[in-house]
Amino acid sequence: MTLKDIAKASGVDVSTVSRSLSGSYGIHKETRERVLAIAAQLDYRPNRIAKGLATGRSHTLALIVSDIRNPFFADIARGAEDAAFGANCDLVLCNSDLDPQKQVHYIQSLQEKRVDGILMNSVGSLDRVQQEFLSSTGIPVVLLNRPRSESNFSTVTPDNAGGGFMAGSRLVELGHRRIVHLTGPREDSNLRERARGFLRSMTGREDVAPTVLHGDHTFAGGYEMMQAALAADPNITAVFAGNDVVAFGAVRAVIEAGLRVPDDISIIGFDDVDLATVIHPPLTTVHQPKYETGHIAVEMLLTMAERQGPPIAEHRVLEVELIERQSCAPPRRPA
Amino acid sequence: MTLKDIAKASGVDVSTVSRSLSGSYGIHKETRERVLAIAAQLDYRPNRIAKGLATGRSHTLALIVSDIRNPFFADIARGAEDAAFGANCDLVLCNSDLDPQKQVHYIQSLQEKRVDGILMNSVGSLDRVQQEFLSSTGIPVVLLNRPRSESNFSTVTPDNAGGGFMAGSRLVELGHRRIVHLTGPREDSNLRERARGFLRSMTGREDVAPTVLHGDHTFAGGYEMMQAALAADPNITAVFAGNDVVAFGAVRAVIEAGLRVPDDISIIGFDDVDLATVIHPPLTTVHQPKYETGHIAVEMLLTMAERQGPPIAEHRVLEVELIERQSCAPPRRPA
DNA sequence: CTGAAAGCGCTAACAG
DNA sequence: CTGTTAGCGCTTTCAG
Repeated sequence: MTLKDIAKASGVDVSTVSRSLSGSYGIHKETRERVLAIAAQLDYRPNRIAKGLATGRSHTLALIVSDIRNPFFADIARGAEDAAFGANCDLVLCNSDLDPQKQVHYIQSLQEKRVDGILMNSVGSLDRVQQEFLSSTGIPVVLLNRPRSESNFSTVTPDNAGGGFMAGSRLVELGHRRIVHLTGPREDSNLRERARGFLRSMTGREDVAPTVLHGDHTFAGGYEMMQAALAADPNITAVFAGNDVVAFGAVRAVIEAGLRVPDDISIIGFDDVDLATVIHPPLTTVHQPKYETGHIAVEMLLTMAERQGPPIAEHRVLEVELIERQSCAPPRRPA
Repeated sequence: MTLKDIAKASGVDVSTVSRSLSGSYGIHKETRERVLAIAAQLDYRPNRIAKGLATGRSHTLALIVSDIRNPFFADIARGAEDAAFGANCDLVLCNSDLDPQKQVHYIQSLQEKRVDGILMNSVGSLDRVQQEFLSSTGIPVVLLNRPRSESNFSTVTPDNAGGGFMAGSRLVELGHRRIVHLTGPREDSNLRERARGFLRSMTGREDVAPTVLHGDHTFAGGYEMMQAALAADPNITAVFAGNDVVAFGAVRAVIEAGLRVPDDISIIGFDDVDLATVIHPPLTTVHQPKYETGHIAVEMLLTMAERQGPPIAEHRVLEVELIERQSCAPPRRPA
């Protein structure tokens, strides 16, 4: 079932059919209606790949995340896909594990497919030439964190520093003095900002002793960092985890150490993933709008794709909010 | 940068270039190497959409799930994407919310894109004509559960009945006698089988009183069903949830009722999602190989796509396994 | 308002 | 072994 078939069936030229279907101007109303009727009757389905060849636009976007099993990215993906669906685009899913090789492979493959835009969680693991390559493809790119070097990629990020500040302030306010921040790799700009905000919330307070630990930004990493923190200073009373999953690992370590949350140790997370309400105790955390992030990112991609010419980098920062649940309390032991 | 460019640059015809690049037979080694060199130097990237038009294969697969935020589907998606990546295909992600309209929309759109295959969690919400339509597209389809009416769709499912049987047996073995099964809609064949296996594990035992409750197959649903179960019979000592998320909801309800897991109520889930180890107490559950399911499903899709002619439905059933953690114990109160 | 014709970039017979 | 010739299905000038 092609344009040609329906042209034949309706006794006009394919170009007329094409115009009728695409609703262009300059077609006699009657002709169009007849053509449309026949197309419907024949149950015509346009071949989008042929259309793509002719127009140069694929109406396809890509999402490259480290791992879709990370609930944070699943939320992003859902927001992104909904926005893409709304714009009649489809979204191809890529899991990079932050492996530079895979990332480059994906980018090439996506370029060969002429995708209209790429939403990526990070280019942190790409070296200069790889970033250069991505940039040279001319494909619109939106990142979920700020790359270290200046680039023309757009970004949409949560207010990391603000969130870190909220978390730190709250802990201090509750009376905590020995506070540890469990975070991930120093290269991650989101995490760097969270740590910065956290520390800023207690500058000038000489009675507060913050320390920051770096480790794997995972459940296991949180577990291990928490054990290390407890070993290094048994008197800590509060922890701010770089994200919720790390917080969960910390909770586990605290419980296994025979202590309780929040009675002995207060814990605060970041992200506000679904699980945060499911675990015990429900986790106090800094909420960031994950779904909206994905949604907004593809909207940006779409407008970038519309506009011709070199992409103009745009940076959106989304507000965060402290969600008080039950993993924080005043310290029991004197600081 | 097209075939033509590199043909010009190397002084041969585009067809020769095409053959060189695709490694077909019948090309002088020297010519090929020269062409390859020039292509590499010019940093040539084939246009996969043009190739698709010419060959009729898009090297694209689709995954339609109700919601990628459901960790179960995220696991499936990861397995599917890895398999697709290995076969040099890409995977487009669709979230249907099980809305028939959206599903049909996706299917049409995917057909227009000439995807090579579709992996869908269910056609349960599609009516007869919609299923007929999907089937008539000729696109290979693999489902994650058995459709009620006979069809030529392939399936890959866990051994639901076997899993239900394991769960029921274990509970009985521990000494439980008043056991309730919390499950979802009757239309879901996976759930129906789980219930069947569960009940079969206690047939003939007149001292055991199983009851089954239907509700939303979600956290909230589990929570509500558990409350209802407790209200209906305060003497129940064990529950088998249709999946882990429902089990989590049940745990919450139990705790809020002032009871403890597993001391007062034993709970067993199904799926073995990551969270199962994170919550407290770690959940005893029936493990099903989610990642493998996704992986196998796309392998099936790929082989179906290879073969010409009408698709032959194939049905794979994957083994499950009871994972003992800490949410089950013998009943404390006499049965 | 509509038809004819060229072309998007690549593959695939079919001749040489 | 390699060039010629047709398309794949659709869009888009350019005439008429």
